Amino acid sequence: MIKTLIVEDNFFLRKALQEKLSFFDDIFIKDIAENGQEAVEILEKNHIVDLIFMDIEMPKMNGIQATEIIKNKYPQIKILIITVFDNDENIFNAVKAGADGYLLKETKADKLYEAIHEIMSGGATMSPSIAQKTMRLLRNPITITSEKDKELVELTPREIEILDQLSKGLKNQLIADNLFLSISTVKKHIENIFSKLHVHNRIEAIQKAKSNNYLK
Amino acid sequence: MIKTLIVEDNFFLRKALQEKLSFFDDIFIKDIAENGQEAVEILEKNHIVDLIFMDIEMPKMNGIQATEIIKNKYPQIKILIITVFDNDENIFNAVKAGADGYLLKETKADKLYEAIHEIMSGGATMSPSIAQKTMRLLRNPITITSEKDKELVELTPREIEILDQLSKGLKNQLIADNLFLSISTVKKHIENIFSKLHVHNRIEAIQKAKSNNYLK
DNA sequence: TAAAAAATAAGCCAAACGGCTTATTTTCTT
DNA sequence: AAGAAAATAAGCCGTTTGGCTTATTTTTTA
Repeated sequence: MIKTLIVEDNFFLRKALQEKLSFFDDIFIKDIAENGQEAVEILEKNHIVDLIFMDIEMPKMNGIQATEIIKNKYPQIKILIITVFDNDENIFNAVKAGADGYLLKETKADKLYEAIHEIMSGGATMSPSIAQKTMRLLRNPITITSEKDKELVELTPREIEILDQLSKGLKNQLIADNLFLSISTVKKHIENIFSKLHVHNRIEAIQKAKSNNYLK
Repeated sequence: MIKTLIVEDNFFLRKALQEKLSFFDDIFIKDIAENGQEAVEILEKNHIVDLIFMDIEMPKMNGIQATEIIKNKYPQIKILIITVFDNDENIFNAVKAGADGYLLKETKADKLYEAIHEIMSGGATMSPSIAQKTMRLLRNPITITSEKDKELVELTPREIEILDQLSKGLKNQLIADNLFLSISTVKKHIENIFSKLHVHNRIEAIQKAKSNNYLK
């Protein structure tokens, strides 16, 4: 029987998680906290807990701070982040704080169940999109740019793909070959990228893309 | 239909992987390479491949070197590492090289299938034990000093100065202005730099210069 | 299902780049 | 002081890039 604790401020999301877990009779929801502060207090009274489901954005104390405190005091307790936020900063901080897993809220019950058991047997689990970002973070020495000086630019997935190719030093013809496009299309995409990033050549585009984490 | 390439030197493991994949009729094994070198050669002839299953330890060219080369030339091709080695250095280097996933050989067919589709839709997948190590690597900024094959090239101070300007995205005229040179001279320096670094454009020069610590 | 956004593609043109050759001057290094 | 290495510079030429216009098709979203 795995004794768990849910830390989530939103009523409906809390219910949804309880619902998902109710299918599995080896998982016992021991207690519920509505924020990090409360979770810490609950553990202070009784810390016989195997696993904590932790939200990130919460009043009073957020999930990352809570994870840090709890992992410091009770390192044996596993913490699984369950959140809607998949930005680099949260992922990085959660991992730093010692989280054992990072799932998105949309995760289906069966995946959640798998994740729980994998974590309990010493592994870690991440939603694929999180894994992808984690790997990217490991690839490049963190440059978590403060959210402020990030010009909010919307690059489409295709544009990011083009940018990725461009960043390898490939020329338009090769990019076109790789992606089965005409040179015209590649040029158009690049032009749009430049325009969105307010730059005028490839090197500047790469720089800006990196600082905004569009690129690996 | 997902077109794949298997890169694995061991006959039995190759058969085992083919066997696993045979259950899924949307996965087509286009070709098989017995080492990294062979894989690169196959792609040179025809790079219409969506996903590569890559072993790590192989003769001639290992999977990490191959991943690096392939990802640089065909960034759109996904690479899934499948190996028995789960040591930090391999994981770190594979991620560095641009791998999209990292599974252990023991992975069951259904998990493998899931991983393939997750990767093809832009995510990443890792076996739980790999994920756990990846997170730990991200947590502890230990820089695995994988002394890469740094070709020691001699760049003169002036060349490094030019390279530095070039890396900011400045064009020749501006570099000339900044350093009180004629465009001809700047061009000549850049030409010499390219020749020394064995590259053919600015972006490649920057990459190589960075990896050899000529640039920050 | 209509409207909006994204992806595709072609053509034009000037500017910039990359690869050569050749040559003079400066600065190190024996 | 002589020779080597580095820095300077110009010109040529074909390729590539960057910027604009216009237009059709596909996909997404309201």
